[in-house]
Amino acid sequence: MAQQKRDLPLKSEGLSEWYNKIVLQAELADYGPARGTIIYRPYGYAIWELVQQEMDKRIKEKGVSNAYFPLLIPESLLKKEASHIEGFSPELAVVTIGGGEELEEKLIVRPTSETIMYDAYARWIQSWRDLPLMINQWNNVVRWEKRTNIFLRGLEFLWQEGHTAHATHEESSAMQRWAIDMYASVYRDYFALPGYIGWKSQSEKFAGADSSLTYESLMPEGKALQSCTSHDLGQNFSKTFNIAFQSESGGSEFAWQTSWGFSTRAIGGLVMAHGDDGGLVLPPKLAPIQVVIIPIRLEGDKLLQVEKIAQELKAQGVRVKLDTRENASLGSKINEWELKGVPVRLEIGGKELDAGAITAARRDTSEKSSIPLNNVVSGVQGLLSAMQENLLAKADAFLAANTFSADSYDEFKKILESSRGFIRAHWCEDASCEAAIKEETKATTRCLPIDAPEESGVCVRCGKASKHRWIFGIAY
RNA sequence: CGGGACGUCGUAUACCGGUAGUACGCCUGGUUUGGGACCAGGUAGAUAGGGUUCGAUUCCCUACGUCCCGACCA
Repeated sequence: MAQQKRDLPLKSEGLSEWYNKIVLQAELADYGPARGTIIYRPYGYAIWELVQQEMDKRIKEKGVSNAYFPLLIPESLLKKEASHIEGFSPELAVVTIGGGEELEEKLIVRPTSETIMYDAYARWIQSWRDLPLMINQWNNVVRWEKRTNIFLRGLEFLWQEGHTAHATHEESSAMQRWAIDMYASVYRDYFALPGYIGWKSQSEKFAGADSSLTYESLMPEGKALQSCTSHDLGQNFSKTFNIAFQSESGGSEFAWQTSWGFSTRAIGGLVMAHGDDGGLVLPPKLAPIQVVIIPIRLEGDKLLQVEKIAQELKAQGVRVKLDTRENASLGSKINEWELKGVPVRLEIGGKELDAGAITAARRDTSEKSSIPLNNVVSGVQGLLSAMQENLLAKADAFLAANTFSADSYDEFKKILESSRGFIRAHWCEDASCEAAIKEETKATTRCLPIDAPEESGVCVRCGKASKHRWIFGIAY
C-alpha cells in the first residue's frame, strides 16, 4: 500500500530519472516557462543562501568587497579580448532591440563579467597604491546552452564571480590558489563532497586565462562534476583593457589578474551525491531545516513543552521546524520530511515525555536513538555533526573506490566501460592526443592534481614521455 | 544544433474519431494521529496554433516544452 503512493523512482535504478523528479518533488526548483530556465523555489534557494552566507564571509575576510556590475555588456567591450570572445560567442544571448527600436550597438547579456568589470578597473586603477583591487559579485549569468539539465546546466544560473587585480604575478597567482582552496574547503566541509584540486589542460582552461584551477568531484554513476574554477588571467585582460598602473619606481605596468566563480550547479551535485531511494539527504550544514520536531498526540501543556524544546534549539542556532499540522498523519509527515532530506527528526509523544527522553532519527542512516530531555541541544548537535561527518566519510570512500589508475589504453577503456569514475593516467599533454582520447572514449582530462608527484611514464595513448598522471573522466 | 521519445486535472495514469475516467493531492465538515488515516460532499485537465472531418483530446502539420543519445559548456 505504501508503495502505491510512491511516485519517486528509485535512485538505485536510474540516477537521472530520480534526479529530475526529486528536484521537483522536494520543491528545490521548478521549470520556468522558457527552455532551460529554472525557478529556485524557497527550499532550494535557502540552500543557496546558506552557501552564500559561508562563502561571502570568507570572501570578505580575504579583503574582497562586494559590488554589482551591469547585466548588459556592449558587444564591442566583449569583443576586445580575442580568445575570450572566441570561447563564449557560441553561447551568447544578444539584445538587438530596445524600446521597440533596433539598437545601434548590440548588447550582450553577460555570460561572465570580466569585460564589463575590467573596463571600469582600467579607470579605477592608476597607481600601485590602488592595488590590489578585489571585487566580488553575487549575480546571474546567461549562457545559451544547447542541452539543459536542471541545476546542472541551464540558460541562466546564479553564482559569485570574484575579480582581482594585483601588482605582481606572485600575488595574483597566490590569489588564484586561495580561491580554489576556499572553494574546496566549502565543498568538503559544507557540501560533504570531496574532489580533486588541479590544473585544467590548455584546451579545457577558461577562455582568456593563462591557467585555470578546478575542483572536480565525482557523482554516482561515475561522472565528473566541475562546479567552480579559479583563473590566472595573467596580463591578458589588463593589456587589452589597458589596466595600467604606475609602479613604486615610476614605470608603467599592467596589472596581474584573477577571476573565480562558484555556481548553483553545486546544488545539483549535492542532490545527486547524497540522496537515496527515499529522497534528498542534506548535509546538516546546508540543510535549511536541520531538525524537524513532530509532536505526537500532544496538547496543552505537553505541546508547550515541545515548543520550549524547539525554542531552546533555535536559541543555539539550530534550524528547527515544528510540524504541528493536525491534518497530516505521523507517517505522512515522516515521509515528507525524509523526502526533503531533513537531517534529524525528533518524535515527541506521551511515551517520550513520560520516559524523559525523546526519539531522534537520523536521515542518513535511519538510525533511531534516544535523547534525554535535559540534554536535547547537545544531543541534537551531536547527531548533526555525526551526520555531516558520515556523509563526507561515505563520499570520501566513494571517491577513493572510484579513482583508478590505468597504464595502458586498453585498461583505460575497460575502466570507462565498466565502472567509469576518475582515471589517473599518463598523458603527453599534446592537445591532439587529448582530443583523440575524447573522441575515442568520451573521457576528457579533468585536471592535473595540484599535488601530483612527478612520475616518469608514457602517455597512455601515444606512448610519448610523460611526467605526470592526469585525471580523466566523463564530464556532466 | 542534429537523431529519437514524449506532452491528458497539481502529480501519476486510463480510455476513446462522438458524455474524458481512476488514484493521490487540494477544499469543506466530521472522526482521527506511534511509519504515507477514514467517512461524506466538493475542486480541478487534453501545451498552443493550423489542417482533415458532420464531429478531433484522439489523425496530420507547425510552434513550444520535457526527457534520452550526440556536438557545446559552470
